[in-house]
Amino acid sequence: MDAMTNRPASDDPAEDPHWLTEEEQAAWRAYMHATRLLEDHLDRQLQRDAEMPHVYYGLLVQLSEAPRRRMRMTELAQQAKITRSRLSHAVARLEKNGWVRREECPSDKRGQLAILTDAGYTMLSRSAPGHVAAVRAAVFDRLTPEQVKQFGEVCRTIATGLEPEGADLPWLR
Amino acid sequence: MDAMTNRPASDDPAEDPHWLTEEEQAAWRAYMHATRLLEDHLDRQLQRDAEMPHVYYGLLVQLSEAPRRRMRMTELAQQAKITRSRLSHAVARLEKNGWVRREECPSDKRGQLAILTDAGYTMLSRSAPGHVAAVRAAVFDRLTPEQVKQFGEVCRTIATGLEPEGADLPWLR
DNA sequence: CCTTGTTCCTTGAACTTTCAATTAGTAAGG
DNA sequence: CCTTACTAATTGAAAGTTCAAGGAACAAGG
Repeated sequence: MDAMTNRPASDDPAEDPHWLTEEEQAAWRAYMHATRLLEDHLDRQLQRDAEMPHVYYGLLVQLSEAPRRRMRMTELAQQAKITRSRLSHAVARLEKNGWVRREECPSDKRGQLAILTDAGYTMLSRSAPGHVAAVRAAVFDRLTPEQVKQFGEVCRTIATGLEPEGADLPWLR
Repeated sequence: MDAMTNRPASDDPAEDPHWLTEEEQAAWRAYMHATRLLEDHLDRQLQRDAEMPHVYYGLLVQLSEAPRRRMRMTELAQQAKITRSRLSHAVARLEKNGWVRREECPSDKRGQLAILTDAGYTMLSRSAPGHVAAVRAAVFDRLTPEQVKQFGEVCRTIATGLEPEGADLPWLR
């Protein structure tokens, strides 16, 4: 939550550790609210319509766009910005649901391929329109084209700055 | 994850359920990446420096800003945009850590007050500068003042649109 | 080959969040 | 009072995530 507002009483301008301006605080607070509410909203929408959380759905989408609807585990984790551990658990569940299956990687015997099944693809096709509509209603239908552009630009900047960082994200450094 | 890109092969312009434009897709993808990476980043930063996840930290901040550093549970949940259930669990843990304590509400015996302890306040004071610095480095130092303004505006729009909605968020509707 | 170091992925335990009750207190009508 | 309806907050179990550890395969050098 707007963790920035926390300026512990000391309004001494001398030892100021560079707090946020009014404008920045407001933006940060709004960002926190928006992300929290949006994530919840989409999670519910997908839980209802596709019986899975948003992250899992995103994995299926990524697979559906990959060359032969298959991807190496690590690559999938990278693109989805999640840890490999999390992906392992997630794929395990998606496998149970029948949307994904695994296969050994021919070229590297350590490797695993996550593959979107036909059932998974069908399910995606059915739930995609509803999901797009939800995103549209919550975000893009409320923004001007100009704002969409600005928003994208800001998010790209933030994401880029964070890329080469992280703890268990060992594919980086 | 960029769940939108999922356009199941049908490029038939006739039954188009209103997909996203290129620009929108790009923005959405960037948003997903940014939020995921940022949340992870801040979670780690706070786990390291304050030994608690970002959401919990936010709760303490909210309390620190409240009138007598105390707030009704429901009000806190509302402002933090989380469910009351989640808050119950969270406060339970924060209590164990000694940062928060509870007190009965004088006016409504059903009610509980969550109160930031002195220990909690001290801890906040110590970790706030580091946290602000992290947010600054990840977000605001990378944006122009103009972008901060735009970003805030967009987030406010999204958050506002999502406010009167939700399932177990019974304080709404 | 054998050793050493690294990469790919999985696993189990600890912790957090969600979901569906459940308890206790308030409020209004009769 | 008593009933009914609603609100505040908690609880326990299930689902999801993180963290630290571990096994198996590759890669380079001796």
